[in-house]
Amino acid sequence: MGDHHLSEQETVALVELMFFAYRDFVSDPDEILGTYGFGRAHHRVLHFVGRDPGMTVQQLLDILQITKQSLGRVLKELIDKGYVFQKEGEADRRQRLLYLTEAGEELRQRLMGPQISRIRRAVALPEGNAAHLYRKVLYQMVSPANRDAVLDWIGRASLPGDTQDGG
Amino acid sequence: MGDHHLSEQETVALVELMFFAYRDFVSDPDEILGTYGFGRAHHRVLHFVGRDPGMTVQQLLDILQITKQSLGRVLKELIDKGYVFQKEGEADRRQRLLYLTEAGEELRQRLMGPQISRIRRAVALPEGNAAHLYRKVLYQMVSPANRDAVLDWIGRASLPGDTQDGG
DNA sequence: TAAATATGTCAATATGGCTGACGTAATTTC
DNA sequence: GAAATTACGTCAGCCATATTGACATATTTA
Repeated sequence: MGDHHLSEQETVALVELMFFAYRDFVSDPDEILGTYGFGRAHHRVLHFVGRDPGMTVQQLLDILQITKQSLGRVLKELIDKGYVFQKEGEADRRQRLLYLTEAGEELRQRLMGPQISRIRRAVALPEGNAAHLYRKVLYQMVSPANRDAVLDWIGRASLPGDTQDGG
Repeated sequence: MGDHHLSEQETVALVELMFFAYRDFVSDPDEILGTYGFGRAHHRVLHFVGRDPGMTVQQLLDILQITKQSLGRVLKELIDKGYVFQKEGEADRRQRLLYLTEAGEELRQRLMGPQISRIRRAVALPEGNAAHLYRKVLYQMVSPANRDAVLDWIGRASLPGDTQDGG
């Protein structure tokens, strides 16, 4: 078992690295978004809709964990500017299934580009298995109550060998 | 060299885990802050001032990477409510050195508690060295331009064996 | 003495959250 | 078939946090 307890100092360093890493991680897409008059909220919608085309509004709300009123404006802007469109559900005609337009998919790729590079750079370390460990560690950072949903989203295949509680 | 290129799918999974992990990572302190009428901005100030008592306003701005106007209100509220106080600099009397009151330090500890637990839980994995790799990976996520400042802040001692570009 | 620095503040603006209320269409349940 | 529930949209108001630009004051440095 790996319960070599981290020292206070080491742990605080990790807490702070989480802050610094996230701050810089979102800085590249933020800059691109600015030139479109969009913000982080638009990025998230673009990203998740692009990752699961045809998702319902409710599914998107569950992932973002925001209210429909908050989503409303952002979604409307993305639709008005031609990056997202909606299609009536076939099985359930109350649903407005979400899709990216070509421009939307292009923008999504453009926004993700720097983050992909940053992740690849970050896990390309001399040690073997850094990516695997990083993935497991980040997964453990997710609240237990949310892990099933996250695992479903990410695709269980991408966490090979993991049981539900990540060990 | 460890440039086993990650697949697109694996990398996207890491991008998304970064989002989910950060979202949950800040959720515990957010809840506590709400009961004080504070927000994330207050947390950051409390944390960094507590980590480096006597820091100047400008140093805090450099770390947070926000404008002094943004900091202004938050800092004023923390001072008014008795969590932070200022002291005129001795060497340079223009400076208003920042310190936490006892209540401030208590709140800081309380806010950090859940994050410390979460990190310790996350790095307590069967594999050895998870914490070390996690630290290196998060460090690599920081923009190169900011790494020196982050390293200075974290304390170079807490990244043993690392060269400036992270080993 | 002049210039630069550290800090504070006023005003206006933008973004992205929130709650609460209300409306409509479609589906499900009784 | 009527009633309840669900999926979605929207209006209104509020709050937190960020921004830019301008200006003021005290202090230090050149």
